[in-house]
Amino acid sequence: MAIRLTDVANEAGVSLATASRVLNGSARKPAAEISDRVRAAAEKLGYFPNAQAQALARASTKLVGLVVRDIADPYFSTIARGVQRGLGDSGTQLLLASTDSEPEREIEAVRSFMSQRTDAIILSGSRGLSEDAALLRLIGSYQENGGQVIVIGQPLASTGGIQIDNETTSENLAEELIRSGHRRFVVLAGDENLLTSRDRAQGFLRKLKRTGLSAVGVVHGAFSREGAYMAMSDFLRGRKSEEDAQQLCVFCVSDVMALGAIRAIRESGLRVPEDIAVVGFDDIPTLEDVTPGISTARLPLEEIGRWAGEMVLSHGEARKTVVAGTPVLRESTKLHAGNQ
Amino acid sequence: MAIRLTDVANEAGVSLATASRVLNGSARKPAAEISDRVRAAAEKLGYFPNAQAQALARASTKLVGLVVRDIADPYFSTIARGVQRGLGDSGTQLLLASTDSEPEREIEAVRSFMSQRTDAIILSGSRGLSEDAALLRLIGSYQENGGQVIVIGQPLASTGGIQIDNETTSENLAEELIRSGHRRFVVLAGDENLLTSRDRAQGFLRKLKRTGLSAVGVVHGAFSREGAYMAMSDFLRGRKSEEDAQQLCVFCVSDVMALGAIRAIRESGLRVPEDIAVVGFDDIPTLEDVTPGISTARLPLEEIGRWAGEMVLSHGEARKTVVAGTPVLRESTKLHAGNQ
DNA sequence: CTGTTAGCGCGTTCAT
DNA sequence: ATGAACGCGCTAACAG
Repeated sequence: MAIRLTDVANEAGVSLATASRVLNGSARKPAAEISDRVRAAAEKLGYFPNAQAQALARASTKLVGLVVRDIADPYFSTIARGVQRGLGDSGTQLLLASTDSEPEREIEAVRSFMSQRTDAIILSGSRGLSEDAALLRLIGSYQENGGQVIVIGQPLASTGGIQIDNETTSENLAEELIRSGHRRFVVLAGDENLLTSRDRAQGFLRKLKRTGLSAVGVVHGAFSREGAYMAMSDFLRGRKSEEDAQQLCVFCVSDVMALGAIRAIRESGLRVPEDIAVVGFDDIPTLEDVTPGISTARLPLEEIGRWAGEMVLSHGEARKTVVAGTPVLRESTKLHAGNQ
Repeated sequence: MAIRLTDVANEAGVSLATASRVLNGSARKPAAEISDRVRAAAEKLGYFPNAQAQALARASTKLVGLVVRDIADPYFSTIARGVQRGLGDSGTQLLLASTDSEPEREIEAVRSFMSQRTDAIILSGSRGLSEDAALLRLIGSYQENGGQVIVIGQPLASTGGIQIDNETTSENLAEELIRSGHRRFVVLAGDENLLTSRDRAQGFLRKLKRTGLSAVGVVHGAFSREGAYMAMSDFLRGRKSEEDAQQLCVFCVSDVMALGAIRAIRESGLRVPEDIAVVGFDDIPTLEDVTPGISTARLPLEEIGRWAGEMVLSHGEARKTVVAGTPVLRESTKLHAGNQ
């Protein structure tokens, strides 16, 4: 149906091979006059190389697979943008898959990318505590066949990637908060089976302990806005209504969770930060538009994505990188006058 | 390098054809005993069908291309999620391209999708006033070769899609605002070369005129957060500082722009809505976390994406659909006591 | 420098 | 019901 290279060759009165050489990058270029004729024919006929056929013949697809939990989550969409920027105009196309936090869907995505023979697979969702053996095996065989695996967040056996030092970052964040005067902390720890959740909560709690403090409460739940909303609501309901002359500071292991927590706090008639202070983690772009400004640990999300994209392009030379977040205190953790 | 179907066939002691029949959907199934043996061999060897080879042999890729302006923009990421939901577990993979609002990059994206022989292309960025002839020609030839084109927003010559009735929606929004007591409007009209921008602004202005009102100002700029920020800043600077006993209401042709405008307003020391009211358009999820709640015209963004995905699956039977937005007034347009 | 030809991995008629 | 053989569109050796 579509125009084939053969058609172009015929139209230009040259052989298939010659047409191939001029239209797609080859070592030495054919004669200028011939080249022009071929290009003209291609243009006239509206020729488009069949990427599938090229991939089959070249054994390389110029395809990269990105798996996220939810593309509508600012954390992931920002990373996705970074990846695209990193890929730049290399001609590499991005295949996107979302898992909705279901491990089976992540496996399915990887499986699908393997079928597509993507040159690389970027895993941006958090790794679980007990990593699925099936996933590991899959990734292993992908790598054996020359596939590149880049993991964002935690290091995964024998893969390159951008590691985020969640623990240290959380410790630093806790330190800043304590320095600013906070003493009574609650931790919305998210899903305890996700490394990201766990590391962030642990780092924070460790710092508290080392400072001689201990959390007023640690609440687990889903690693999402809704999860935090519910966890926070439950926590507030369970509180004795009289207590607290002193301001509470709620550390949420992600900004998205902080947003959910804030909603719960407000619905219960309390104010942020006057009644309860809130801190998040990530510094997603959304925070720019939220009032009060939410304190957080800033991660260069777009850059992280960009680095991942660049790693893909630098084929093989993919190194591991470690990034830490920077505490950024804004209004949401301002100490209320009269408190503390 | 990777395991081929041939390898599986050998391992199972059957022919290539038989292996193909059992592993990939064929009309009649081979004997059960044979099938099991083949499946076992495939499992043992870790076989993955080569999607490229399949595509070449079948002349169908199970690939869909989605082009957005910016995947980190909540408007687009929400639609993207919808598309993925719409595609469901059909096995269709999503190819993502971002244009950064540059028409040439949109063409490049379409060109690339055509090379990939995607079964369909979904265009979600706004169409321009004078549509690029090159794009139209490209799309035409894509369709001739059996490609499906789905446009979200405006109808585009001979393509299916989800049309958004921006004009009527804006009229209704204006009506609600007027009914609620607003009289003095400013329109941040965005890019006058984008149909979305233009239609929304025009619909709004038309309603004003019909009601005997006229806009205090119409300011153009980029159809983005930054564009709105700058436009609003300029407008505020240009105002005579004494005027305005009466509250102003700024209509932004998108929520993202509304967010930029609000920032500009606040930076100039004014409050929303006490000093200036603000309305947006789209009802992006971000609004849930913004204070004060921003009035807007609600569009079922995720559904729109989902419909697009479903249209792709229903091959050919793709119809045109028209959706209108629903005005939702929240705090950002609350009339300030003493005003009006 | 150009043309011929043999695969790339798989789906699918066509015989058997 | 199963197997042999051809073709999908293109690249890359090899010949000329």
